[in-house]
Amino acid sequence: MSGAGDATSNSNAAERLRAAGLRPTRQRMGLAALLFRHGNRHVTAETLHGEARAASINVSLATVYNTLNQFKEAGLLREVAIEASRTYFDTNTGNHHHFFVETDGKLVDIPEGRLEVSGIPDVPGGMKIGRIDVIVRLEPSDT
Amino acid sequence: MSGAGDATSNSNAAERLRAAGLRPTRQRMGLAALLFRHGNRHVTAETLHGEARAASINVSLATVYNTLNQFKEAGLLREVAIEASRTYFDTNTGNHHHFFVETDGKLVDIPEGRLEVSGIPDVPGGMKIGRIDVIVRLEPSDT
DNA sequence: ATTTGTGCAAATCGTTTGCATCTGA
DNA sequence: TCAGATGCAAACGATTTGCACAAAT
Repeated sequence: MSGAGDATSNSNAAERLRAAGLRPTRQRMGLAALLFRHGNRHVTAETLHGEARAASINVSLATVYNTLNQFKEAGLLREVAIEASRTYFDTNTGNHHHFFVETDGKLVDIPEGRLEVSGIPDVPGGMKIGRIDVIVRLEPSDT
Repeated sequence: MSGAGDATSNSNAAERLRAAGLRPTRQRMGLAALLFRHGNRHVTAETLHGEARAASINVSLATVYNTLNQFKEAGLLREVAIEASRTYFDTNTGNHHHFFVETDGKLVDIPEGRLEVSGIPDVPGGMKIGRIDVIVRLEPSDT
């Protein structure tokens, strides 16, 4: 939609953070810039920390963790449960699903609308569906 | 199918373990008895360890972890990715899906056959679908 | 000035592993 | 006997937290 990395996007990022009830600090702005710059992304704390270092954004790993969780709580990110002991965050907070390539730990969006789940049994009493996660796990086909 | 807990089930358990290439040791037999006694179950290492203690089956937590992983590798169990930092194992190794109640961390099977996923986009080149995991996350409906 | 955020390192949590001991075949 | 299993505690990797310092309003 909009470009990022210029003065405009800086104020956008600041706005976005403010709207989410988060102070637009240097590190949050920096991380937001990385996260929301190129469309939908999937990161772990470590990969994002790596990118930040590469981009000369000075943040500690702990702050990256904290920031990702804050962003998640603020609805700017979504957590994706793929495998125990590695937490993935997705900048696409919409209702969509994922391909997951087990061999290299890569996550790819399946756009909203295409994929459908049908035949869900009755939900246990007093409960309602909060969200449906579909993970299509891929492996090499040696074709 | 068959009852468990008697001499017959002991030999069944032993057979099952042997068939999987695992020595039928006291602790593996004990854990298998707990796991495969009442139909399909979902456990974590901690819950199973707790059950073992309660049943006076003397196993260390480390052995429970190791055993669960061996059972998984042997195809007796399946791992379910629900949330980072807690690994769930499912005694139902068939092709089925899950309800997950976030509020109390409880997992419920959705039997094979009912639920269907359609509209999966083309898989990236050289890849094939290994498995599809559907997790229907439930929350209280306050009805 | 006051409040909130950050860095660092230590603490924690779930999980794995090394090694001496024990046990099933 | 002897390979393979177990227990324990220490090691581990990912994540969180406590506290002194720094920055935003």
